[in-house]
Amino acid sequence: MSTRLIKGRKSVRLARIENQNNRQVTFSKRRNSVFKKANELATMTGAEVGIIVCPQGSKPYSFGHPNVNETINKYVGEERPPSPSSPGIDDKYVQMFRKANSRELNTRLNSLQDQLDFELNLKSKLKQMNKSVESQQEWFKGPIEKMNYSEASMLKKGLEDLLLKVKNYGTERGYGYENGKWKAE
Amino acid sequence: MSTRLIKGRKSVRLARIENQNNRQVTFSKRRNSVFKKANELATMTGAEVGIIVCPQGSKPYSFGHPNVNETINKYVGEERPPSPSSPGIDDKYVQMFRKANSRELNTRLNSLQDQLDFELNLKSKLKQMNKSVESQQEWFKGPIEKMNYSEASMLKKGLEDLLLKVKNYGTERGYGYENGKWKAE
DNA sequence: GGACCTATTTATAATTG
DNA sequence: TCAATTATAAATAGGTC
Repeated sequence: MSTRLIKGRKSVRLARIENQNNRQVTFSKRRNSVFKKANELATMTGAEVGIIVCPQGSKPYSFGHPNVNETINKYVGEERPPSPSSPGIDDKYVQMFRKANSRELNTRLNSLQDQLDFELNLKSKLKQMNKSVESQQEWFKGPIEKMNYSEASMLKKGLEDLLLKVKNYGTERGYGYENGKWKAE
Repeated sequence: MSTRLIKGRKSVRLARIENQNNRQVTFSKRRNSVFKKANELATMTGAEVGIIVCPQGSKPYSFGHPNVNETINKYVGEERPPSPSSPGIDDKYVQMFRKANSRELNTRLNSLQDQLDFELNLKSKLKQMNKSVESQQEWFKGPIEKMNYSEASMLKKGLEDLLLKVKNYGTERGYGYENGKWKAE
Protein backbone atom coordinates (compact mmCIF):
# COMPACT_ATOMS: atom_id res chain seq x y z
CA MET A 1 0.00 0.00 0.00
CA SER A 2 2.88 2.30 0.67
CA THR A 3 4.10 2.03 -2.88
CA ARG A 4 1.81 2.55 -5.79
CA LEU A 5 3.23 0.50 -8.58
CA ILE A 6 2.20 0.52 -12.16
CA LYS A 7 -0.65 -1.83 -12.80
CA GLY A 8 -2.47 -2.59 -15.97
CA ARG A 9 -1.90 -4.94 -18.77
CA LYS A 10 1.38 -5.15 -20.56
CA SER A 11 1.89 -6.50 -24.00
CA VAL A 12 2.69 -10.15 -24.01
CA ARG A 13 4.70 -12.17 -26.42
CA LEU A 14 3.75 -15.59 -27.63
CA ALA A 15 6.38 -17.61 -25.86
CA ARG A 16 6.68 -19.99 -22.99
CA ILE A 17 6.50 -18.31 -19.61
CA GLU A 18 9.62 -19.31 -17.78
CA ASN A 19 8.69 -18.24 -14.28
CA GLN A 20 6.82 -21.17 -12.81
CA ASN A 21 4.44 -19.18 -10.67
CA ASN A 22 3.50 -16.81 -13.44
CA ARG A 23 3.04 -19.77 -15.73
CA GLN A 24 0.64 -21.40 -13.32
CA VAL A 25 -1.37 -18.24 -12.85
CA THR A 26 -1.55 -17.64 -16.56
CA PHE A 27 -2.59 -21.22 -17.12
CA SER A 28 -5.52 -20.98 -14.76
CA LYS A 29 -6.70 -17.66 -16.08
CA ARG A 30 -6.36 -18.50 -19.72
CA ARG A 31 -7.77 -21.99 -19.38
CA ASN A 32 -10.94 -20.55 -17.94
CA SER A 33 -10.98 -17.94 -20.63
CA VAL A 34 -10.76 -20.54 -23.35
CA PHE A 35 -13.58 -22.53 -21.76
CA LYS A 36 -15.66 -19.44 -21.47
CA LYS A 37 -15.06 -18.55 -25.09
CA ALA A 38 -15.89 -22.08 -26.11
CA ASN A 39 -19.11 -21.92 -24.15
CA GLU A 40 -20.03 -18.71 -25.90
CA LEU A 41 -19.26 -20.28 -29.24
CA ALA A 42 -21.41 -23.30 -28.52
CA THR A 43 -24.26 -21.28 -27.09
CA MET A 44 -24.36 -18.65 -29.77
CA THR A 45 -23.90 -20.88 -32.78
CA GLY A 46 -25.29 -24.19 -31.60
CA ALA A 47 -22.08 -26.00 -32.37
CA GLU A 48 -20.84 -28.87 -30.27
CA VAL A 49 -17.51 -28.29 -28.64
CA GLY A 50 -15.13 -30.54 -26.78
CA ILE A 51 -11.87 -29.40 -25.24
CA ILE A 52 -9.19 -31.23 -23.35
CA VAL A 53 -6.43 -29.37 -21.59
CA CYS A 54 -3.61 -31.25 -19.96
CA PRO A 55 -1.14 -29.11 -18.04
CA GLN A 56 2.29 -30.48 -17.42
CA GLY A 57 2.39 -32.55 -14.31
CA SER A 58 -1.16 -32.01 -13.23
CA LYS A 59 -4.67 -33.26 -13.67
CA PRO A 60 -6.44 -32.75 -16.97
CA TYR A 61 -9.28 -30.33 -17.42
CA SER A 62 -12.04 -30.56 -19.94
CA PHE A 63 -14.90 -28.64 -21.36
CA GLY A 64 -17.79 -30.14 -23.30
CA HIS A 65 -20.93 -28.80 -24.79
CA PRO A 66 -22.93 -30.88 -24.45
CA ASN A 67 -20.14 -33.28 -23.60
CA VAL A 68 -16.76 -34.40 -24.78
CA ASN A 69 -17.49 -37.96 -25.74
CA GLU A 70 -20.37 -37.22 -28.05
CA THR A 71 -18.42 -34.47 -29.68
CA ILE A 72 -15.60 -36.87 -30.32
CA ASN A 73 -18.04 -39.38 -31.70
CA LYS A 74 -19.35 -36.82 -34.10
CA TYR A 75 -15.85 -35.96 -35.06
CA VAL A 76 -15.08 -39.54 -35.89
CA GLY A 77 -18.42 -39.80 -37.60
CA GLU A 78 -20.01 -42.80 -35.95
CA GLU A 79 -21.34 -44.08 -32.71
CA ARG A 80 -19.57 -47.10 -31.47
CA PRO A 81 -19.24 -49.14 -28.31
CA PRO A 82 -16.19 -48.73 -26.13
CA SER A 83 -13.06 -49.74 -27.87
CA PRO A 84 -11.68 -53.10 -26.80
CA SER A 85 -8.21 -52.25 -27.99
CA SER A 86 -6.75 -49.54 -25.82
CA PRO A 87 -8.69 -49.51 -22.55
CA GLY A 88 -8.55 -52.17 -19.89
CA ILE A 89 -10.64 -55.33 -19.70
CA ASP A 90 -13.38 -54.02 -17.48
CA ASP A 91 -13.49 -50.78 -19.32
CA LYS A 92 -16.84 -51.70 -20.79
CA TYR A 93 -18.53 -51.49 -17.42
CA VAL A 94 -16.63 -48.42 -16.50
CA GLN A 95 -17.95 -46.77 -19.63
CA MET A 96 -21.48 -47.95 -18.98
CA PHE A 97 -21.44 -46.62 -15.47
CA ARG A 98 -19.89 -43.40 -16.51
CA LYS A 99 -22.34 -42.83 -19.29
CA ALA A 100 -25.32 -43.59 -17.06
CA ASN A 101 -24.00 -41.19 -14.51
CA SER A 102 -23.43 -38.60 -17.17
CA ARG A 103 -26.98 -39.01 -18.40
CA GLU A 104 -28.37 -38.31 -15.00
CA LEU A 105 -26.25 -35.29 -14.44
CA ASN A 106 -26.95 -34.06 -17.90
CA THR A 107 -30.62 -34.18 -17.10
CA ARG A 108 -30.02 -31.88 -14.22
CA LEU A 109 -27.94 -29.67 -16.43
CA ASN A 110 -30.67 -29.52 -18.99
CA SER A 111 -33.21 -28.52 -16.41
CA LEU A 112 -30.84 -25.83 -15.35
CA GLN A 113 -30.63 -24.74 -18.92
CA ASP A 114 -34.41 -24.71 -19.18
CA GLN A 115 -34.71 -22.55 -16.14
CA LEU A 116 -32.15 -20.24 -17.57
CA ASP A 117 -34.06 -19.92 -20.81
CA PHE A 118 -37.29 -19.42 -18.95
CA GLU A 119 -35.88 -16.55 -17.00
CA LEU A 120 -34.35 -14.75 -19.91
CA ASN A 121 -37.22 -12.30 -20.23
CA LEU A 122 -36.96 -11.00 -16.70
CA LYS A 123 -33.24 -10.90 -16.93
CA SER A 124 -33.21 -8.78 -20.01
CA LYS A 125 -35.21 -6.21 -18.11
CA LEU A 126 -32.60 -6.24 -15.43
CA LYS A 127 -29.93 -5.69 -17.99
CA GLN A 128 -31.72 -2.70 -19.39
CA MET A 129 -31.97 -1.30 -15.92
CA ASN A 130 -28.30 -1.86 -15.40
CA LYS A 131 -27.27 -0.12 -18.54
CA SER A 132 -29.35 2.93 -17.84
CA VAL A 133 -27.57 3.58 -14.60
CA GLU A 134 -23.84 3.93 -14.49
CA SER A 135 -23.07 4.47 -10.84
CA GLN A 136 -23.38 1.64 -8.39
CA GLN A 137 -24.94 3.93 -5.86
CA GLU A 138 -27.38 5.30 -8.35
CA TRP A 139 -28.57 1.86 -9.30
CA PHE A 140 -30.21 1.35 -5.98
CA LYS A 141 -30.52 4.81 -4.63
CA GLY A 142 -32.23 6.45 -7.55
CA PRO A 143 -35.39 4.37 -7.84
CA ILE A 144 -35.81 3.73 -4.17
CA GLU A 145 -35.71 7.36 -3.24
CA LYS A 146 -38.76 7.85 -5.34
CA MET A 147 -40.71 4.84 -4.21
CA ASN A 148 -44.07 5.32 -2.65
CA TYR A 149 -45.05 3.72 0.57
CA SER A 150 -46.71 0.60 -0.70
CA GLU A 151 -43.82 -0.17 -2.98
CA ALA A 152 -41.37 0.39 -0.23
CA SER A 153 -43.36 -1.93 1.96
CA MET A 154 -43.31 -4.60 -0.67
CA LEU A 155 -39.59 -4.18 -0.98
CA LYS A 156 -39.15 -4.43 2.73
CA LYS A 157 -41.32 -7.50 2.96
CA GLY A 158 -39.57 -9.09 0.07
CA LEU A 159 -36.23 -8.48 1.65
CA GLU A 160 -37.44 -9.99 4.88
CA ASP A 161 -38.73 -13.05 3.10
CA LEU A 162 -35.48 -13.40 1.30
CA LEU A 163 -33.63 -13.05 4.52
CA LEU A 164 -35.57 -15.93 6.02
CA LYS A 165 -35.00 -18.11 3.02
CA VAL A 166 -31.34 -17.32 2.86
CA LYS A 167 -30.77 -17.78 6.54
CA ASN A 168 -32.57 -21.09 6.69
CA TYR A 169 -30.67 -22.72 3.93
CA GLY A 170 -30.56 -26.44 4.27
CA THR A 171 -27.71 -28.84 4.45
CA GLU A 172 -28.22 -30.55 1.16
CA ARG A 173 -25.21 -32.50 0.08
CA GLY A 174 -23.79 -32.86 -3.36
CA TYR A 175 -23.63 -29.88 -5.61
CA GLY A 176 -23.21 -26.64 -3.82
CA TYR A 177 -22.67 -23.01 -4.45
CA GLU A 178 -19.36 -21.66 -3.29
CA ASN A 179 -17.56 -18.49 -4.14
CA GLY A 180 -19.80 -17.86 -7.06
CA LYS A 181 -19.36 -21.29 -8.54
CA TRP A 182 -21.20 -24.57 -8.36
CA LYS A 183 -19.11 -27.34 -7.02
CA ALA A 184 -19.53 -31.06 -7.10
CA GLU A 185 -19.49 -32.95 -3.85
CA MET B 1 -19.35 8.24 -47.56
CA SER B 2 -21.67 11.07 -46.89
CA THR B 3 -23.23 9.23 -43.99
CA ARG B 4 -21.28 8.28 -40.96
CA LEU B 5 -23.19 5.55 -39.24
CA ILE B 6 -22.44 4.04 -35.91
CA LYS B 7 -20.23 1.02 -36.08
CA GLY B 8 -18.32 -0.64 -33.34
CA ARG B 9 -18.89 -3.50 -31.09
CA LYS B 10 -22.12 -3.84 -29.26
CA SER B 11 -22.75 -5.72 -26.13
CA VAL B 12 -23.61 -9.26 -26.83
CA ARG B 13 -26.26 -11.51 -25.46
CA LEU B 14 -25.16 -14.97 -24.51
CA ALA B 15 -27.86 -16.65 -26.49
CA ARG B 16 -28.30 -18.47 -29.72
CA ILE B 17 -28.04 -16.23 -32.76
CA GLU B 18 -31.23 -16.71 -34.70
CA ASN B 19 -30.20 -15.10 -37.95
CA GLN B 20 -28.53 -17.84 -39.93
CA ASN B 21 -26.07 -15.64 -41.73
CA ASN B 22 -24.93 -13.87 -38.60
CA ARG B 23 -24.67 -17.19 -36.86
CA GLN B 24 -22.41 -18.55 -39.55
CA VAL B 25 -20.18 -15.48 -39.53
CA THR B 26 -19.95 -15.53 -35.77
CA PHE B 27 -19.15 -19.21 -35.81
CA SER B 28 -16.21 -18.78 -38.15
CA LYS B 29 -14.80 -15.81 -36.32
CA ARG B 30 -15.20 -17.20 -32.86
CA ARG B 31 -14.00 -20.64 -33.78
CA ASN B 32 -10.75 -19.18 -34.99
CA SER B 33 -10.56 -17.04 -31.90
CA VAL B 34 -10.96 -20.03 -29.63
CA PHE B 35 -8.25 -21.88 -31.54
CA LYS B 36 -6.00 -18.89 -31.31
CA LYS B 37 -6.56 -18.61 -27.58
CA ALA B 38 -5.94 -22.30 -27.18
CA ASN B 39 -2.70 -22.00 -29.09
CA GLU B 40 -1.57 -19.18 -26.85
CA LEU B 41 -2.48 -21.22 -23.80
CA ALA B 42 -0.52 -24.21 -25.03
CA THR B 43 2.47 -22.16 -26.09
CA MET B 44 2.73 -20.00 -23.01
CA THR B 45 2.09 -22.66 -20.40
CA GLY B 46 3.27 -25.82 -22.12
CA ALA B 47 -0.07 -27.55 -21.68
CA GLU B 48 -1.41 -29.97 -24.25
CA VAL B 49 -4.69 -28.95 -25.79
CA GLY B 50 -7.20 -30.67 -28.03
CA ILE B 51 -10.35 -29.07 -29.35
CA ILE B 52 -13.13 -30.40 -31.53
CA VAL B 53 -15.87 -28.16 -32.85
CA CYS B 54 -18.86 -29.59 -34.66
CA PRO B 55 -21.12 -26.99 -36.21
CA GLN B 56 -24.66 -28.03 -36.99
CA GLY B 57 -24.89 -29.58 -40.40
CA SER B 58 -21.28 -29.29 -41.35
CA LYS B 59 -18.04 -31.10 -40.93
CA PRO B 60 -16.05 -30.85 -37.72
CA TYR B 61 -13.11 -28.60 -37.13
CA SER B 62 -10.30 -29.42 -34.80
CA PHE B 63 -7.31 -27.94 -33.10
CA GLY B 64 -4.46 -29.81 -31.50
CA HIS B 65 -1.28 -28.94 -29.73
CA PRO B 66 0.86 -30.74 -30.47
CA ASN B 67 -0.93 -33.67 -32.14
CA VAL B 68 -4.18 -34.39 -30.45
CA ASN B 69 -6.33 -35.25 -33.42
CA GLU B 70 -4.72 -38.59 -34.11
CA THR B 71 -4.87 -39.42 -30.48
CA ILE B 72 -8.53 -38.64 -30.25
CA ASN B 73 -9.18 -40.98 -33.11
CA LYS B 74 -7.25 -43.68 -31.32
CA TYR B 75 -9.18 -43.06 -28.14
CA VAL B 76 -12.51 -43.47 -29.79
CA GLY B 77 -11.02 -46.56 -31.31
CA GLU B 78 -10.66 -47.82 -34.80
CA GLU B 79 -11.31 -51.50 -35.18
CA ARG B 80 -7.86 -52.10 -36.46
CA PRO B 81 -5.05 -52.03 -33.92
CA PRO B 82 -3.56 -48.64 -33.24
CA SER B 83 -0.59 -47.46 -35.18
CA PRO B 84 2.59 -48.87 -33.70
CA SER B 85 4.21 -45.48 -33.84
CA SER B 86 3.19 -44.15 -30.46
CA PRO B 87 1.44 -46.56 -28.13
CA GLY B 88 2.61 -44.78 -25.03
CA ILE B 89 1.04 -41.52 -26.06
CA ASP B 90 -2.16 -43.35 -26.89
CA ASP B 91 -2.44 -44.69 -23.39
CA LYS B 92 -1.69 -41.32 -21.97
CA TYR B 93 -4.56 -39.70 -23.78
CA VAL B 94 -6.93 -42.50 -22.95
CA GLN B 95 -6.29 -41.78 -19.31
CA MET B 96 -6.50 -38.10 -19.96
CA PHE B 97 -9.94 -38.29 -21.49
CA ARG B 98 -11.23 -40.67 -18.90
CA LYS B 99 -10.19 -38.47 -16.03
CA ALA B 100 -11.23 -35.32 -17.76
CA ASN B 101 -14.71 -36.57 -18.38
CA SER B 102 -15.45 -36.74 -14.69
CA ARG B 103 -14.69 -33.07 -14.38
CA GLU B 104 -16.49 -32.12 -17.49
CA LEU B 105 -19.98 -31.81 -16.10
CA ASN B 106 -18.79 -29.72 -13.27
CA THR B 107 -17.09 -27.47 -15.73
CA ARG B 108 -20.29 -27.13 -17.64
CA LEU B 109 -22.13 -26.32 -14.46
CA ASN B 110 -19.74 -23.48 -13.96
CA SER B 111 -20.30 -22.39 -17.52
CA LEU B 112 -24.00 -22.34 -16.88
CA GLN B 113 -23.35 -20.34 -13.79
CA ASP B 114 -21.37 -17.88 -15.87
CA GLN B 115 -24.35 -17.65 -18.13
CA LEU B 116 -26.65 -16.99 -15.22
CA ASP B 117 -24.30 -14.38 -13.92
CA PHE B 118 -24.14 -12.79 -17.30
CA GLU B 119 -27.86 -12.57 -17.68
CA LEU B 120 -28.72 -11.52 -14.21
CA ASN B 121 -25.52 -9.86 -13.03
CA LEU B 122 -26.33 -11.51 -9.75
CA LYS B 123 -23.02 -11.02 -8.16
CA SER B 124 -22.75 -7.38 -9.08
CA LYS B 125 -26.25 -6.86 -7.81
CA LEU B 126 -25.29 -8.37 -4.52
CA LYS B 127 -22.20 -6.27 -4.32
CA GLN B 128 -24.21 -3.18 -5.01
CA MET B 129 -26.68 -4.16 -2.37
CA ASN B 130 -23.91 -4.74 0.07
CA LYS B 131 -22.43 -1.38 -0.63
CA SER B 132 -25.73 0.39 -0.52
CA VAL B 133 -27.05 -1.32 2.54
CA GLU B 134 -24.12 -1.40 4.84
CA SER B 135 -25.98 -2.44 7.92
CA GLN B 136 -27.32 -5.55 6.24
CA GLN B 137 -24.10 -6.53 4.60
CA GLU B 138 -23.39 -9.53 6.73
CA TRP B 139 -26.64 -11.39 6.53
CA PHE B 140 -26.67 -11.18 2.82
CA LYS B 141 -23.09 -11.80 2.00
CA GLY B 142 -22.39 -14.67 4.34
CA PRO B 143 -25.13 -17.17 3.60
CA ILE B 144 -25.08 -16.55 -0.10
CA GLU B 145 -21.76 -18.20 -0.49
CA LYS B 146 -23.20 -21.39 0.92
CA MET B 147 -26.49 -21.46 -0.87
CA ASN B 148 -27.59 -24.45 -2.84
CA TYR B 149 -29.25 -24.12 -6.16
CA SER B 150 -32.90 -23.91 -5.20
CA GLU B 151 -32.13 -21.22 -2.69
CA ALA B 152 -30.08 -19.29 -5.17
CA SER B 153 -32.92 -19.63 -7.59
CA MET B 154 -35.39 -18.31 -5.05
CA LEU B 155 -33.12 -15.43 -4.37
CA LYS B 156 -32.88 -14.65 -8.05
CA LYS B 157 -36.62 -14.75 -8.43
CA GLY B 158 -37.07 -12.63 -5.38
CA LEU B 159 -34.64 -10.07 -6.64
CA GLU B 160 -36.31 -10.02 -9.97
CA ASP B 161 -39.70 -9.45 -8.44
CA LEU B 162 -38.32 -6.77 -6.22
CA LEU B 163 -36.60 -5.03 -9.03
CA LEU B 164 -39.72 -5.05 -11.09
CA LYS B 165 -41.49 -3.38 -8.23
CA VAL B 166 -38.71 -0.91 -7.72
CA LYS B 167 -38.59 -0.16 -11.37
CA ASN B 168 -42.11 1.22 -11.38
CA TYR B 169 -41.66 3.64 -8.55
CA GLY B 170 -44.12 6.29 -7.51
CA THR B 171 -43.68 9.60 -5.73
CA GLU B 172 -45.47 9.67 -2.43
CA ARG B 173 -43.69 9.77 0.82
CA GLY B 174 -40.59 9.09 2.70
CA TYR B 175 -39.62 5.55 3.00
CA GLY B 176 -36.39 4.83 1.32
CA TYR B 177 -32.74 5.17 1.06
CA GLU B 178 -30.92 8.28 2.14
CA ASN B 179 -27.33 9.07 2.90
CA GLY B 180 -26.27 5.47 2.65
CA LYS B 181 -28.88 4.14 5.03
CA TRP B 182 -32.28 2.58 4.89
CA LYS B 183 -34.94 4.68 6.39
CA ALA B 184 -37.40 2.50 8.25
CA GLU B 185 -40.88 3.73 8.75
C1' DG C 1 -5.47 -20.36 -4.61
C1' DG C 2 -9.07 -16.73 -4.94
C1' DA C 3 -11.20 -12.13 -5.29
C1' DC C 4 -10.62 -7.53 -6.78
C1' DC C 5 -8.31 -3.55 -9.30
C1' DT C 6 -6.63 -1.00 -13.38
C1' DA C 7 -4.07 0.34 -17.42
C1' DT C 8 -3.84 -1.52 -21.58
C1' DT C 9 -4.28 -4.66 -25.16
C1' DT C 10 -7.48 -7.69 -27.75
C1' DA C 11 -11.53 -9.24 -29.67
C1' DT C 12 -15.31 -8.41 -32.29
C1' DA C 13 -20.37 -6.73 -34.08
C1' DA C 14 -21.78 -3.95 -37.29
C1' DT C 15 -20.76 -1.82 -41.26
C1' DT C 16 -18.55 -0.56 -45.66
C1' DG C 17 -16.20 -1.70 -50.14
C1' DT D 1 -19.27 -14.07 -50.00
C1' DC D 2 -14.88 -12.11 -48.09
C1' DA D 3 -11.55 -8.48 -46.46
C1' DA D 4 -11.00 -4.17 -44.14
C1' DT D 5 -12.61 -0.68 -40.85
C1' DT D 6 -13.86 1.10 -36.54
C1' DA D 7 -16.09 1.99 -32.28
C1' DT D 8 -16.69 -0.39 -28.36
C1' DA D 9 -16.92 -4.29 -25.25
C1' DA D 10 -14.13 -7.69 -23.10
C1' DA D 11 -9.96 -9.91 -21.73
C1' DT D 12 -6.06 -9.77 -19.17
C1' DA D 13 -0.94 -9.01 -17.05
C1' DG D 14 0.64 -7.46 -13.22
C1' DG D 15 -0.37 -6.03 -8.69
C1' DT D 16 -2.71 -5.87 -3.98
C1' DC D 17 -5.10 -7.92 -0.17
